[in-house]
Amino acid sequence: MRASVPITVDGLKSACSQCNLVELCLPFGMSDRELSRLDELVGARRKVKRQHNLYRAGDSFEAIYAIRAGSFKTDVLLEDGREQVTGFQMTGEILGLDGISTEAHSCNAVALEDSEVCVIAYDKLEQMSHEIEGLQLQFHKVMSREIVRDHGVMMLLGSMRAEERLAAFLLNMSQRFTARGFSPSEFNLRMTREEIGSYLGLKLETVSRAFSRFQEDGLIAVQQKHVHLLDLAGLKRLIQHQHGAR
Amino acid sequence: MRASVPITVDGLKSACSQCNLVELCLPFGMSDRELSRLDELVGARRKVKRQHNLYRAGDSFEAIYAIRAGSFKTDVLLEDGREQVTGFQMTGEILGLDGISTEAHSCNAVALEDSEVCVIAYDKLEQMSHEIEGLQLQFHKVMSREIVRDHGVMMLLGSMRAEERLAAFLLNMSQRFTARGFSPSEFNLRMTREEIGSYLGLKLETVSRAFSRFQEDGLIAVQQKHVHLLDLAGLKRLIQHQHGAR
DNA sequence: CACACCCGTTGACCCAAGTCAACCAACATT
DNA sequence: AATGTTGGTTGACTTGGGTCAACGGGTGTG
Repeated sequence: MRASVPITVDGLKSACSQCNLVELCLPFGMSDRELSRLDELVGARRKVKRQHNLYRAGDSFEAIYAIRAGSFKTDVLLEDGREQVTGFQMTGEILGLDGISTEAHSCNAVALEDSEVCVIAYDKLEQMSHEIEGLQLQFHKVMSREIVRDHGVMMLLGSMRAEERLAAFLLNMSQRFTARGFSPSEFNLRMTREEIGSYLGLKLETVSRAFSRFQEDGLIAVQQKHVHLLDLAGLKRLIQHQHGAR
Repeated sequence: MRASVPITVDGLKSACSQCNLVELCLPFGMSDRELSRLDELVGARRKVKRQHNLYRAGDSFEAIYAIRAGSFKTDVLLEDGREQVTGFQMTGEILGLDGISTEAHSCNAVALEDSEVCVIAYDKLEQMSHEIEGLQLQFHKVMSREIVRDHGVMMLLGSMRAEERLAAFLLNMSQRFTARGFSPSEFNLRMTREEIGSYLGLKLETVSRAFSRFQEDGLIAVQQKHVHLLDLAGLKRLIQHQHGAR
């Protein structure tokens, strides 16, 4: 059992207008004037320690969260204990959108490392969306992007083979690290093989074997959580031409 | 190859205030005054014939659609031709939310039977959301519900066995037919075994076999697309206790 | 800084679902 | 009513990924 939520709300005002994550986060595409108004919206920051929950399924929904530092996973649990990881989130990405529909969260959000989020009270967001032109549109785009992402995961889970899934996962990570100014080809994963497996609908052994296979084939170099993508094009080819198929 | 979009926009004004689908659709929870304002929003209806596309991946995004009659599937295609059905939609449900993020649709929407939708111009919706209190919230809830639904599908695809997936699918259909005033236990499916299979990440033969198995076990009676659920509780049990597992 | 414990890797074996094929029932077309 | 076509069922066989088990290397905690 994991320890329960040790919330640390420090009073620090988070200013979107000062934040270097603007192009990745909710304020994307907004004017300077709009941006300064947005600073009112983001109430406080909250630190979440590794392995601790930002929220849990069933928690009443009050706010959405923008990741300022660190990373998270979201998962849903079945009564019999089976876990499905529904996503991994990095800086600038928004957590908690699932809660709007029923006013309670429907999944768990767990920090993969010591992390910090900006708390955006939902009622304030609603209100401010009426006032700030670009905010409403941008918020809709964030939600829509999540829907599109989810469809991609369905494609992955429903129609791809184990190695294709892992290749798609690695390319997706690469792309997101790149967008954050990191190397497209070398990074440290924050999640375990088991979590990757849960996300990809595979067992951890299968994930591990696929990593080894990619290494044998010269596509990547892995050591534990450190991944070096040696042949981006090769990985992409893997996804498109369903090789084993006739 | 399917024939291309034969659009039939008839000038008929669709009045939300008159529509019997309000409790299932976008206007849910709005006051009478708000509702009458909403009538301006819904421009026209559009008929879509069976097997025809309401929109295609890549089409520029202009509007979302509320299903007035009939049903649809949405799917995404991989370069190599693999199809993943991402959802089946019934009356009152909203199509096209995927298009907001990039201003182009990212999936295909195909009518499973001759159908009719209400066309809701997105720019008008944006504008009117600023004015009508309840509309913005309701729209956010619709999007959020879609995200939650997608997470459920991921659970299904990532963590369930073939028979569990089909049981979950049948129970979901039952629940949605019930919400529309139809029998919870007897209905006609509008999609083929292959489409069900694609949605559930299974081959059509596996779907067919699972149907037969359920029939042998007295859980359902099937004949072609007609399904009679004989033991709702039994089907639910199937999902929860991952029987084969240790 | 030592010692668990967790995480990752690998091998041997197994089984659920996929593949291939044959056949039949509906339904649409003429 | 005849015929072609599509959709569904079932059987025999194959296989990709799951299961079980053993082991070794990291790393975070006391």
